[in-house]
Amino acid sequence: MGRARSGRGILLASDSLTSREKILDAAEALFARRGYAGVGLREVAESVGLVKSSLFHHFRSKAQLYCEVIARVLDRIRLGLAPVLDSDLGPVERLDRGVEALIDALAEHPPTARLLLRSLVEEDDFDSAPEALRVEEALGEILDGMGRLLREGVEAGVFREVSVPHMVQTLIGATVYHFASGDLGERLLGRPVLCAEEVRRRKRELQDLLHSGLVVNFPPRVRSEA
Amino acid sequence: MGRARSGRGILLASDSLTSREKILDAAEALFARRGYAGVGLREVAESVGLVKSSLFHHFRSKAQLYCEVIARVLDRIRLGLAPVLDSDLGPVERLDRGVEALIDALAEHPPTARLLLRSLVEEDDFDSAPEALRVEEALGEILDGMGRLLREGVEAGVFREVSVPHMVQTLIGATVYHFASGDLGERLLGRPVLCAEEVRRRKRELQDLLHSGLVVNFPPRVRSEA
DNA sequence: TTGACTCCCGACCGATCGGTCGGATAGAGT
DNA sequence: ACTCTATCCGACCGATCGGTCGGGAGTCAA
Repeated sequence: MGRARSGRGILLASDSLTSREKILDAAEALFARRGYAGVGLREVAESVGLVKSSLFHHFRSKAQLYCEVIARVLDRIRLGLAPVLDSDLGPVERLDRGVEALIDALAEHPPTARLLLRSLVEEDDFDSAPEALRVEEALGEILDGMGRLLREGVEAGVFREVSVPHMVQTLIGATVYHFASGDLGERLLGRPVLCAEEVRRRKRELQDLLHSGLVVNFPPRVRSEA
Repeated sequence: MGRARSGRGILLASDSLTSREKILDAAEALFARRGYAGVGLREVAESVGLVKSSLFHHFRSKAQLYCEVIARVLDRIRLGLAPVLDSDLGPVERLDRGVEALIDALAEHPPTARLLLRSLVEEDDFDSAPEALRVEEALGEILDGMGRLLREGVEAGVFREVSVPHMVQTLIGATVYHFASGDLGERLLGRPVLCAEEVRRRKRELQDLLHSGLVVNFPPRVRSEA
């Protein structure tokens, strides 16, 4: 494998990552900011010090690149969520740690939530690509895990008798949308939604809402006035 | 004013609307589906029986067309929300009717929620256009109204001591995201998110969540088992 | 030294993008 | 009859789109 850097390689970023990984990182940030149609391959290539045609040595098409970016993001979330959802803790504990794991996964890299929200709303026909299978698989596992947790809690009488699908939707909206809201969120909160303190705050606010709004007879947490 | 229809006017849709309104309607649906960058003016024009260059007699640029579409959507929501938020009902009642009005506005036209969600996440520099002022104004009024309602409820001791901005974010996520979720939402619910029954269901689920999760000591509503 | 392989570049392709311009047509006002 | 204005079309512009192709430079194994 020849790490080329042929003559005039500018290479301002870290050299430790492979070109493929650097392309995926750059594409993730750009797709998150301007969406699939709003990003040109030329921009992706040049932001990692390549030219457009070089991308096609790593990805067959723009659609495949996009699918791989989405799959990678979903995998990160699934990996953070799975150990919590598969644990043998009680429903309330699992819910709390699930919220924490999901928010951590979304807040870890700034583009994550925005990219995810865009992909949920995008309705192009990427399904034809074989890479879309990884996306479907990861997404299905995440949704199933959340649904299972809620269903078990309801059946155990620990959670109110909510509509599980609607509660899943609410959870997605309260997490993915929130961390994707960018300027609007910052305008509301008074500071960036991704700053450490507001991330912590989001966890607590959402957990409190679920404790009183989903868990039956949950002992209210004593709030030290901030 | 010459209602042209010059010679080969195909004109399959209703003739009662002006060209300008038909263009706005078509652009709203298309922008909602594929986003700003994903829609070409040619497609917009031809979906109302015109050619691309004719659009520029009604709108100076694509950016202006987009801004007017967004402004129109936000105005519809503001119009539905204002009478409720400005009424002199109690916080709980206003919250319930506000949720209903917001969801009605989002469910009235299918593209609404998706377009709105996209615009919240889009970060292009439309701010330079003068039409963006209408957008800012309507958005500000909506957000202020929601924030005011929550703040009054908290100060009156009727609502829990939540973070008002975070609760606003949660409300947006629980409504706008939900009705924008399209295929994913349909996959979770088992039927379209915009069908009448699921719209009603969404209102009830969200109101129930807020009653037990936001309102202090709210008498639980007796649920007839469905 | 040679051949095979990896990685990358630059030139190029047809198509489409947002936008401009000049002219054709129709209706309203006088 | 005349002009004025609104509306629309078709031809055209430079730029950019995703994607292809041929070849050059580096590395490794034989």
